[in-house]
Amino acid sequence: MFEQNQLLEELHFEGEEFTPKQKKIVAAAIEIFAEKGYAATSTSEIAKKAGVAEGTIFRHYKTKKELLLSIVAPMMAKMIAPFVIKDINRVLDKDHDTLEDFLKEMIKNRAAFMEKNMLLFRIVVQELPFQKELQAQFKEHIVAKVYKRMERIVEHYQQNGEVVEMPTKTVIRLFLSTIFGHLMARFFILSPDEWNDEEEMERTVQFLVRGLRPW
Amino acid sequence: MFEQNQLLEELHFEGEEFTPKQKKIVAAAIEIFAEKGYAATSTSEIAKKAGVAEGTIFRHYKTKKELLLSIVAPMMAKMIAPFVIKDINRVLDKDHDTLEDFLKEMIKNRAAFMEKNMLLFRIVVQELPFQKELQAQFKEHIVAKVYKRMERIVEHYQQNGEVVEMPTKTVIRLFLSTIFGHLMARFFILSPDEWNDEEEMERTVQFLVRGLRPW
Amino acid sequence: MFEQNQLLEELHFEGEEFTPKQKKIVAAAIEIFAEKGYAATSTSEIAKKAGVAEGTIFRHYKTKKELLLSIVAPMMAKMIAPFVIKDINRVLDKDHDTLEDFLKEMIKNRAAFMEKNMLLFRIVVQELPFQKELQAQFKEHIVAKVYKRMERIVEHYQQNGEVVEMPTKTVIRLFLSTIFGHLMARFFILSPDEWNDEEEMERTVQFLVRGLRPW
Amino acid sequence: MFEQNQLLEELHFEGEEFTPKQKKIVAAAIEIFAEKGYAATSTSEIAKKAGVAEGTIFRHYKTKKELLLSIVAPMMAKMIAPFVIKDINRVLDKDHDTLEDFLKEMIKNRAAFMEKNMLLFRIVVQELPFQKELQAQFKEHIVAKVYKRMERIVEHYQQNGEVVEMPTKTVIRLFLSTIFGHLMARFFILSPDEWNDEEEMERTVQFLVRGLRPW
DNA sequence: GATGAATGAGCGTTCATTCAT
DNA sequence: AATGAATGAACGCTCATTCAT
Repeated sequence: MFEQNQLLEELHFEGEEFTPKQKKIVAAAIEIFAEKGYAATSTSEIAKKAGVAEGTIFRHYKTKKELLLSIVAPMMAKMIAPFVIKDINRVLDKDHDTLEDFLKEMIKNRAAFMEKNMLLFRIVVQELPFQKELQAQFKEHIVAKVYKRMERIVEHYQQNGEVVEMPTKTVIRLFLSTIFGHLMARFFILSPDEWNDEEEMERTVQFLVRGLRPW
Repeated sequence: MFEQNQLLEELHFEGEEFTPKQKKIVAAAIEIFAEKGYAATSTSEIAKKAGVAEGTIFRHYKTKKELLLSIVAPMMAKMIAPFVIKDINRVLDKDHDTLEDFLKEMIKNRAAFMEKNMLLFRIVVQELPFQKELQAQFKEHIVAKVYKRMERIVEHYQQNGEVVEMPTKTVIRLFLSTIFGHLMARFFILSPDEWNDEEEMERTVQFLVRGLRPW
Repeated sequence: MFEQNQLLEELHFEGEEFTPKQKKIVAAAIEIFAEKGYAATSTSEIAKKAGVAEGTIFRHYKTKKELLLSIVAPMMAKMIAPFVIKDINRVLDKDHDTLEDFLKEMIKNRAAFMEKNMLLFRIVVQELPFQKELQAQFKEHIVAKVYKRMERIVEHYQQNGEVVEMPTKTVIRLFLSTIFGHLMARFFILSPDEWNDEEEMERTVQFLVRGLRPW
Repeated sequence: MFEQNQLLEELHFEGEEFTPKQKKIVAAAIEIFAEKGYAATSTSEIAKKAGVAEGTIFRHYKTKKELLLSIVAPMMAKMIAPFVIKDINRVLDKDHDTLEDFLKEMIKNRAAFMEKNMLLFRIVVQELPFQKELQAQFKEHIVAKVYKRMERIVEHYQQNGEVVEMPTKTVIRLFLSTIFGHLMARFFILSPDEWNDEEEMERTVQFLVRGLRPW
């Protein structure tokens, strides 16, 4: 079974207490939701995989949807962690003088994150089109915050002379779709033998740097 | 209701005959599948929206999944039409001398396609992670064919001197993720007033051309 | 099993069509609701007794409560039929010159009704304290109408000199509680060998006539 | 919340000890049973309203039904208290020479009782049709005892010349249904502004006295 | 071709009850 | 005495599918 301890550490914070059974339920739910999707997953299947009685699920989560959200909501926060950590400005100004350094750091960081959270990431991406609540959360917390940070970063590199003068929104779009494509290819489309991580990262970064360089 | 006539013309070819009821069923199914996903859609809901009896659906499609596949399979073929139409080579060699022209044409073409087929496109993208049959079809028909064509195109522009020497697979990845991002932003993320089509296309194309230009 | 044909004739009117299975469902539901009460009756029990699949119940009635109401609502109308039939005035004025005649006729009539509808009557009485919808219906349709008719009747016999001058409401209360007690004793409390119908009716009527006679 | 102290004093006698939590459980159960009925009340609802853990209920009562019976059984005894108190004979012979006095005393007494125990009374009446155990208790303890006493009382007033010669059972029936109707009207049907207690009692008593007076 | 009644397995959820703490 | 996590049977209800008409 999925390495649940690590997972649970991620989800479990603040005042919440997780009983052992609850941990098993969450771990099982993550696996099955990722594989078959929320709607096609039955609570009895989760219970069986978790090795608990079906009623136990509903002692901890009022509904199946609450179980989904309890898994996905904190995940969404984590997905954008690097954009909201306050250090980012310092990092930005000091360590990553060049856009290239910044991009490399960002891709490495997000790849490391995905390696640890692939299943959760899948669930978020797969359910986003269907769950209105997720979309609301996503818009409010994710889009807003990420956009704000990205805006400052883009402006920084535009003043820097490394990024062409172009609407921030467009730069962010090109930036994110390239990185998203990079991560999808690595984690969901290509097999490891089709992927040399060092080289592909270098190419992705070069593509971005040159594509956005002032014309 | 979705302009079903147009839709059905798209799906209906060769020897198949569609009764009026069947057309209504397909049109209703497309709308609901797109909105709530295949698994969360009930056949009774489709029947009600289509204005037919529940049994009628199963007169035309043995199972609910067959209904899905009957909708999605021809769609997948259409998604890659421009890559398989035999003219493409001619087009490639003659009309679009430059990469820029080619990219513009491609984006315009795919955007026009999506405008007409947004719902169907949504269904394909949303169900691909869950439906093994779709994945098989996708890999066999789409990936293989598109990749083959794209390979030739990329090589053409590499020999041309417009695209950097780099593994074809990588070029295709950068290429597709940028175009995919462009289309998603336009059709699913941004509102019309956030999007100036001419300008954004120009920027997307410039980004690609410069990002892939020999170093 | 309960004589369902007769019952269904009672419940089935106007445009409604009852399938054979539906009739069986209603008949089974009446029996079990009467015996164990609505809340303690499971739909699976009804289905089993009716000899149908559980799903069949929900094809005809959206919810268990709708099944209850479909049984009970028309019953409530019937309970007060003699009070709303327009003939009552004629009957009152012509045939039953004396209070005694009127009371005898009324008791006989309601006893005959209960004989045919004991189970349905039980359900109404048992569920009235719990079902808000029933209470609303009861107040609106039953209480209001019965009270209006009874008022006229009471006034008639007061002008007649057979009933003491006393608030109508009070006369009705004494009148109804005596008749209700009569019917309960006969149908629900005493065994047939404890009950001589002719004699008991005579006594009930005499009690009422003398109790209400002008002081 | 219902004034539980008073209630508990009523229920708590002999060797039984009630912990504070137990008192809260009983008080909560009474309220909810009265409102929604035994079968439609869940133990978790009782626990929540009582502010205790679900398990606590089952520490004091082996089953939900035992909780019901622990509430209802002593209540049934109280309902007939005036009929079993040994003083009744003395009362009968000395204080209440006339039937009128006796009836007034009886009605006042039962009204006072109901004022204090309306919820409990509701539960008894509502559950009697469904709970076999209650019916057994009711028949054995209530009916039997009340009937025995009533018999003597009726005979007393028959010898007295105040009550007509008629089967005791019938007299008791007329007597009880009138009093029951009086109490129901006052406590469950009519609003206080529709009810003048002094006057209504006078009318009820007069009705009984005259209705039962020798013909 | 179309219907809609009928099915029974399975759904998400609640239930009364148990038991280790 | 009190807790509350855990149970698994049962609940009301929905599901995709069948079939006689």
